Amino acid sequence: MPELPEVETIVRQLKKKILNKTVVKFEVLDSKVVDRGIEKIVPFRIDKIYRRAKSIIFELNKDRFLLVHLRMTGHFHHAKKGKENELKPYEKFVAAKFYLNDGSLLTHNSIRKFGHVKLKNKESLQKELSKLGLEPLDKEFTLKRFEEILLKKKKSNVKVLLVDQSLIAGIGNIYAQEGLYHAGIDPHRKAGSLSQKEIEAIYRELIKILKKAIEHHGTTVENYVHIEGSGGFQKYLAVYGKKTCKKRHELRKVLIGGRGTSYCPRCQK
DNA sequence: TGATATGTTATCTT
DNA sequence: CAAGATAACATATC
Repeated sequence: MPELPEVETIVRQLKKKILNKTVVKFEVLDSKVVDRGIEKIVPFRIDKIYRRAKSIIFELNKDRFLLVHLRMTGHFHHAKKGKENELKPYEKFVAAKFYLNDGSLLTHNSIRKFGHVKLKNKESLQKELSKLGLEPLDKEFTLKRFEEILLKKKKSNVKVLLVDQSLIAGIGNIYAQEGLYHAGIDPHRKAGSLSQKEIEAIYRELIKILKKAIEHHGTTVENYVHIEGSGGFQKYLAVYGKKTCKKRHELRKVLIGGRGTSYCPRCQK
């Protein structure tokens, strides 16, 4: 599922393919997912593309923005002029089509229709983004800030805190589990029970794993594919979707925060 | 056939 | 009353 590294990968590829181009025609095929209003503002130019948490933001000319959230099963696909048949394998759940001025076509697909493409102005965009917590790869996300977040929620489960978008933005079920494994922390632990050393380990391992995942273009499990195909990080997963850890200990799978959570009872205390 | 997967939000519970 | 827990959303896959 697209979490921070996957969304970052998609943003980088979108930049290469459609930045500074103009959308000359826009088709909404599923108005549950995509704002119909976008059809009415064509043509519009895509001036900037960036990521905030798991959202993709297209900055258009004239104080307009597209806010895209893929949720679990959203994709983008792109085909150059005359190569539209390359999009055939993905045509089943197309929610929107972006026709660009160079003749290429960008499609947005949403299998489970959980995601959205919304038209926003600066004010309403700010309002939505202000709900989000710190970016874990930002300078502002210091060890001190991380400690403060944990201290404020002493009674909460550490894994639940890591995936809470209002505290730290961009981490989902996969990277929270992976980070805790590498830090050697049992996901059941309460934030208030963590020692200084353990907090440091989680902080360090989380950042490390997010950066490494970006280098490998994210993790492809189930539905995530980036524009140019699949990610490569699944090779490096330690616990997500696994039966044993790298020391061949049997993993345990439990529900924490309503989500499946795999961990190694021997390596994680 | 039905249980399971997921991110976010709405709604229920403690 | 607020924080915490769970259900809901839609669909494919096993």
